[in-house]
Amino acid sequence: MSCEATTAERLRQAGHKVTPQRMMILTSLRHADGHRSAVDIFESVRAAYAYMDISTVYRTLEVLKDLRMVSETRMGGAEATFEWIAPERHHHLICRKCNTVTEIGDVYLQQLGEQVERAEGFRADIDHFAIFGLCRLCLRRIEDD
Amino acid sequence: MSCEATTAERLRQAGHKVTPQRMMILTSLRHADGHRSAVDIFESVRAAYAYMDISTVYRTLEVLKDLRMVSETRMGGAEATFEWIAPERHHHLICRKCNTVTEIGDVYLQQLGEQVERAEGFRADIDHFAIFGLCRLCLRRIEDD
DNA sequence: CTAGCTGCAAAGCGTTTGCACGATG
DNA sequence: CATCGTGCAAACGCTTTGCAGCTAG
Repeated sequence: MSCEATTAERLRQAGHKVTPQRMMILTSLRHADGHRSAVDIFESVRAAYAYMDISTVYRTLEVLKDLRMVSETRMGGAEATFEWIAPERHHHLICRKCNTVTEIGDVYLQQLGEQVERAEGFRADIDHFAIFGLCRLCLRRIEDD
Repeated sequence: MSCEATTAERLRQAGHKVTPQRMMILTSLRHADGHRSAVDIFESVRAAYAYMDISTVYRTLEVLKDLRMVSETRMGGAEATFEWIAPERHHHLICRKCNTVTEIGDVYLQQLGEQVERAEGFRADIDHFAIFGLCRLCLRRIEDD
């Protein structure tokens, strides 16, 4: 079964309709490696289907978020980024000085999620974390002053 | 030395001018317990000084952020919230279903920050973290289905 | 004095909403 | 055929910017 058929089934089971627009948005996200803004998705889909509307993108992303098929992350700034939730989780270190983004694995965050769930009964969405701070280079530059 | 005088000194040392507007914004934030949006701050200051402008608030917050005197957090949604950086750090668990905000201490996050710095040389801003997920009640409600 | 800050006004941006038409199940 | 989703257009809220006058150092 292709991944498209699987996701269509998940939509249907949750009581949502499977429309061509949704499948296009979904495929675009599924096959993109990494984060994409709503506008990115909109433009990539509109290349194939000229009548696609940005509001449809947002409404579809809302549905996919509820079904935990897509994660939403704010990488700083106003715009949200979306990503297909893959089995191998990863997270980001974002430098607030130079805006460099470094990817890190799940080891540290997994532990955090478990601790918080044990202590507070809160299940953290640790699919995708954005951690702000200072990267190695900017840190050195500041400490040299 | 009052906290106002201390912060004024920090501004001056960093090469910024100390203006009445900045002091009002700063005092408003300093004496507020918890997060405030830029608009909150704007309104509280404008109650005392009618000509205060929202753009001045944003520009001042930018300066205070650079000096690490104020933290900026996105609690979900479009609007950013700002908080005076206090010695006792705390963080937030935000339920994506019911939007309830629970405060947690620094124990878990401190560890995370240390690990990331050791492994990646990245110094995380762990003054103020927002963790999204499902709270105890919403979790139970979902698992009962 | 002069670099930097302010208030004002306007625009910018990402996102959301109301509505009538169209498609899905 | 009823419900849900779509495209369009317009509005929304938060934030940023250009500019001329003012103020702190």
